[in-house]
Amino acid sequence: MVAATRKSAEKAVRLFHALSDQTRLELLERLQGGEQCVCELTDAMKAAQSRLSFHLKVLKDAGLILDRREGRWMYYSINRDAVGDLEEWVETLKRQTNWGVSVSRCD
Amino acid sequence: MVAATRKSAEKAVRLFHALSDQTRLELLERLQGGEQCVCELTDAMKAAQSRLSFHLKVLKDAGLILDRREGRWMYYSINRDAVGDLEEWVETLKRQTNWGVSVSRCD
DNA sequence: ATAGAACATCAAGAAATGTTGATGCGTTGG
DNA sequence: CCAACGCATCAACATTTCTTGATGTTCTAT
Repeated sequence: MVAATRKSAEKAVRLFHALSDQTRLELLERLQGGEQCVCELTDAMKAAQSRLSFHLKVLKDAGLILDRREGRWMYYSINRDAVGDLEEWVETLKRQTNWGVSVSRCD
Repeated sequence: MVAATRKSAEKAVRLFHALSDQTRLELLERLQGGEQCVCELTDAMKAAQSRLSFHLKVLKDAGLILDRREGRWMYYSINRDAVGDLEEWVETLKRQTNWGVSVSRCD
């Protein structure tokens, strides 16, 4: 099953929720180039700093990104493990779905 | 990039939003066994019919499931194409991310 | 025709989420 | 030490999403 346990279901919900926002997808897109600090992101996206801080927290809480402090800068980067989890979830959905013709009847 | 165009970004947001809910993940989990009608799902999930109807619409609008009318029953099933899109999105994220060490500096 | 079944849709309220501007906190350069 | 910087957090408000119960629609058996 896609969500065998309560725990893994909750994790999936948080992962997908983190991905269900335009701003957060753009953040990920920019982080694909490699680790960046908040100031670079706010510059590039012309977004309020508190707004990006909020969205970065959502991504981080979902495990999708990692943070690293260096002096007064916070560097964010994509978490390879989370991408692996995502990949696995989708592959499991694909593999464990019965794609054959239905046999279900209601009458 | 993960979201090369505005259009594909919007599609991704809707896909992920559809997946970001416990009830909808359970619906998908049940549909993995094959096509089912709403009455079967409400029975199994002990959920109000209007509630499932709402969530099924979200899944359908996102393209994740297909519906088929047969008499007075509506049969829902997982849309293989959408799963393929998801798979592709994740693979692209994985492939196009620079996993190397950062070179970015802010000072 | 009509009653009832299966489902969609709606309206209203509740809850969660996102935005904005202000404030707080740790760090660093002077 | 202190002022300025980079960022997180907060409060207040706006927006979106979800739930519930009622009503509408389509189909079928009689």
